[in-house]
Amino acid sequence: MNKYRTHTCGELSIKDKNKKISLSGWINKKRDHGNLLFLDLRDNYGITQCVIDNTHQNFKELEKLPLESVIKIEGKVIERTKETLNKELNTGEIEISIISYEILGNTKELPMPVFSDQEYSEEIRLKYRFLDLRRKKIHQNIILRSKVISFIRSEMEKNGFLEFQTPILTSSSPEGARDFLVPSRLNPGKFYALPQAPQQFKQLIMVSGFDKYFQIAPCFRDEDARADRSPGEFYQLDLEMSFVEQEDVFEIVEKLMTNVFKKFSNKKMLYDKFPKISYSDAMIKYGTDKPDLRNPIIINQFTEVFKREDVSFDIFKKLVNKGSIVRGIVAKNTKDKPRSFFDGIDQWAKDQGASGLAYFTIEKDTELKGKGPVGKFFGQDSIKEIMKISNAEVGDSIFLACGKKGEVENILSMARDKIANDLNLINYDTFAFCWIVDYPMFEVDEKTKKITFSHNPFSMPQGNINKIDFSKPLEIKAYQYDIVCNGIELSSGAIRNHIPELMYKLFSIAGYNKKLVDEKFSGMINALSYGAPPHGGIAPGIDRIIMLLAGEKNIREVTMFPMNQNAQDLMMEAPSQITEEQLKELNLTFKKNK
RNA sequence: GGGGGUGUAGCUCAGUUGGUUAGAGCGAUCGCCUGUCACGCGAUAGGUCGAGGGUUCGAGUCCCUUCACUCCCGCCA
Repeated sequence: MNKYRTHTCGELSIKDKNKKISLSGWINKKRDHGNLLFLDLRDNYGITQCVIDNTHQNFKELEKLPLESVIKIEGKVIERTKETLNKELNTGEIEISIISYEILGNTKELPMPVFSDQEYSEEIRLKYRFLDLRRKKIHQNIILRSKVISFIRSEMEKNGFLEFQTPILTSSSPEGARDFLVPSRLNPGKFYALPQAPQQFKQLIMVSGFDKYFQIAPCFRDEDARADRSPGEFYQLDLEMSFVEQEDVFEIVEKLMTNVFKKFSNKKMLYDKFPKISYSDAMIKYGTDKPDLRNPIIINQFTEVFKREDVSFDIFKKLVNKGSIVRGIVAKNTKDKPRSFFDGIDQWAKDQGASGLAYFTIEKDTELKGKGPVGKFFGQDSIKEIMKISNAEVGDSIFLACGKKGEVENILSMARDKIANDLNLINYDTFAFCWIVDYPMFEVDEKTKKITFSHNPFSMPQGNINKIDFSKPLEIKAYQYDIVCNGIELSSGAIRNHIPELMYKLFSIAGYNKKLVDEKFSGMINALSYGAPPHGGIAPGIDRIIMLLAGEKNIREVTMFPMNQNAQDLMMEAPSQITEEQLKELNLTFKKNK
């Protein structure tokens, strides 16, 4: 028999009545009646109430034990009387009459309570993460994470994928995010990089003939954190398949996502079949390539309206003459909203750094007219035109943004969320997945005005390879795709370019000559020259999937040992200083700051 | 790198227009209490009001600087 326990704290029931048992766990809570003490013992599996009274020789000692002490209890399972049942606990029909106890682990005074639904500062939670993780909600989140990953593994294996590990110490690559670098002791002056993703390796696995690969892969990117972005490291379900087209990848991943979300959440899936939206459509209709499709609002194009004679809104007209565009969204049935609602949204837009949102409400007495600050600038026919474009009706309001394409897309994509939220249009009990497809191969860097890869340099351009017009690189689309759920980008992937000549050509457009490509992507380009299969894949973000399933807004709530915003581990005190000796071994010296 | 928010007891927070000795709940310590499950009751201890400087007769409160945590932009798929 196990020395510490015969049962866990979550499993005893009325069936075990009168059994002599032992439990081990933490003292979750005590209720001390002076001559009668209730003690809730907690472990990973649940809570069991234990009871002792002053006729017992150990009563005084147990009364004094601080919460979160680890103890072993030996006792007898007693059926609770009808009045004293606790329906909230699985073990609420019974309690343990304590016969003896043993202290297994003492505790100092707690820096934060474990038994409490209060929220604590991140600083204290991260420093004492082992205490924080004992708390119910986050404990359950981490268990959920384990179960989801385990389920994904078995689904992938069922689908014939093989799991492989890829190197953690690899080479730095010029594309993408900033690398974490590791100095090489044996190669002075040279550095490894931690992989931003196993991108090249998974393609090499395909070239090596393994056909279907997956991995729950750690990815390292030295970029600043966000609520949904860990600083430093995160996990992807990295997968790659040979001899496939885009649709084959979609089929596998769509099925997987559906199975995962149906199994681990009660929320409804808005679509059985994920809609496919082209990148350019997404930018026009939603102003972003990660639209929240739970939100019914769609952006409309109104630029032409501002060229009409019966529109006298001069500020916008002048801007349109100079090449600005006008787009807008409809807020349904808002004619009775107070002025503060509209001004609030305009002010909100200004707070976001936009020049504001013009708005008016469509009214009708004898004829159509616009009510609100800019309403008077629109003649009846122009309002009809606006209603035709946007399907707006009398009683609806129009919010308009004017400016450069990027600015307008940006503010309206945010306004879509803001207004839908204010008007309560979003059903939070649903998951709305979609595919964003047909990404452009290249884009122009706003700052440098140079042409760069818009996504992943290894993607396959669309169309007949022999007929691609390389003189118009911005028109080349790629077999590149993202999965978006509820406005969160879950993953991106692509059919890869497995043809070296084409790769050189595309890289040359982005300013890499052949020599540079050979140098920076030697592993890849070399491998593609020895019989590479057509292949493609994708890499859904594990952390974000868990966030959606757990309904958490912050990635730290689904990460066991996260770092803070400054990429520090407050518990382990990483990063830390190293010794002169270590530096010397690595052939490194510090540059003194002034 | 830039912008916003927060910082008061071990924890969560209140603290009015600048005005006497900075409060509450939880936790801790001590006492009372035999059916609680956020048990109840009483008492005690516990404070560099993040730090530094300034204005003022007087600063938790106003100003400046700075630090920490956090959210956002940049960055990042």
